[in-house]
Amino acid sequence: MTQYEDCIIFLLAKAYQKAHGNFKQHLLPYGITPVQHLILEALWVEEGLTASEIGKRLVLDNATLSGILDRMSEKGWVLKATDDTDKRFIRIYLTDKAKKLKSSILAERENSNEEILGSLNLEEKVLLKRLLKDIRG
Amino acid sequence: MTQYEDCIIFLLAKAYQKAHGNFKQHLLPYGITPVQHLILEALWVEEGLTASEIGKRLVLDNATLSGILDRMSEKGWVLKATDDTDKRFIRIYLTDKAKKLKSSILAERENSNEEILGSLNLEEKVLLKRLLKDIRG
DNA sequence: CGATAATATTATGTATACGAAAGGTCTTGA
DNA sequence: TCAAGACCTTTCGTATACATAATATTATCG
Repeated sequence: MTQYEDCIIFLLAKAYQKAHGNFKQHLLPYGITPVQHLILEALWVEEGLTASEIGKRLVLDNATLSGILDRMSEKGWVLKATDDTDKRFIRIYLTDKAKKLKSSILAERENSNEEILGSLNLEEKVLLKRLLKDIRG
Repeated sequence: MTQYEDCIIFLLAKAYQKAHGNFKQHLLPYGITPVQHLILEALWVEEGLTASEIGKRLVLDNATLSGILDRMSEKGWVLKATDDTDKRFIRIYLTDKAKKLKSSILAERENSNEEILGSLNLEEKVLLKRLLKDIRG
């Protein structure tokens, strides 16, 4: 029992660290990171979003997204295309690769989620998710 | 209700993001970050720890700690001193500044924790902490 | 119509994180 | 005692994260 455990920031940081590390390993064979998976997730639902729109949905900074989208474009996950009617916008589209690997990547996420929450029963899982949502506000 | 919320990594990331941002603002006047505060916390309990020992207690990578301790040293929070009997070890000591500001910083942490967990009742707070510890394993 | 405001994106600087490699120091076993 | 291994720290490369500033484009108002 350490004194750090009174600090909710510490507990959240370490739980996130653990979960992130787990999912990262699951995604390693695909050459994609947990955050990059979230961008794919957003685009699987609504293709052609702009960086700003993705940022709003995922609560990610535009400056952060700029770099992430660059790397995803280089690795062949997404395509960037300037909007014809308003050149301020750059719309992001999925490549065939991203579409084909959707089910595999979602399966990995399921596995990872179950490993991370493996020590909790169903009630606890539901409760934890609700409490985390409450914190986020 | 978004689809990302099925993903525990997303929920943990966002809750951590929120908590970290809150505490960061509280610590801004002190010129210190949430992670740096944790290093101080470790040293308030046991001064003269090595980087590795701090890393074990806080679950931080040695490579990460190396840079953090450099910055804390530059800003006058800690002192580095090579161990006399075993030159492999570099022991970390607190400066007067770090000792004097202990109570203020801990008070800020209390305030921040309360703000972060403000929407939860006592039972929920205890429960959340337990669930997060369970996840961390 | 033109100056200004608003919006989208990118660049810069700082701060975590972590894997892998490199360098210094000590211990141990043959 | 000397070489091999173990241990501590740092460096490098990559990936988030975010504040701020700079740039480009469009909208709007007088």
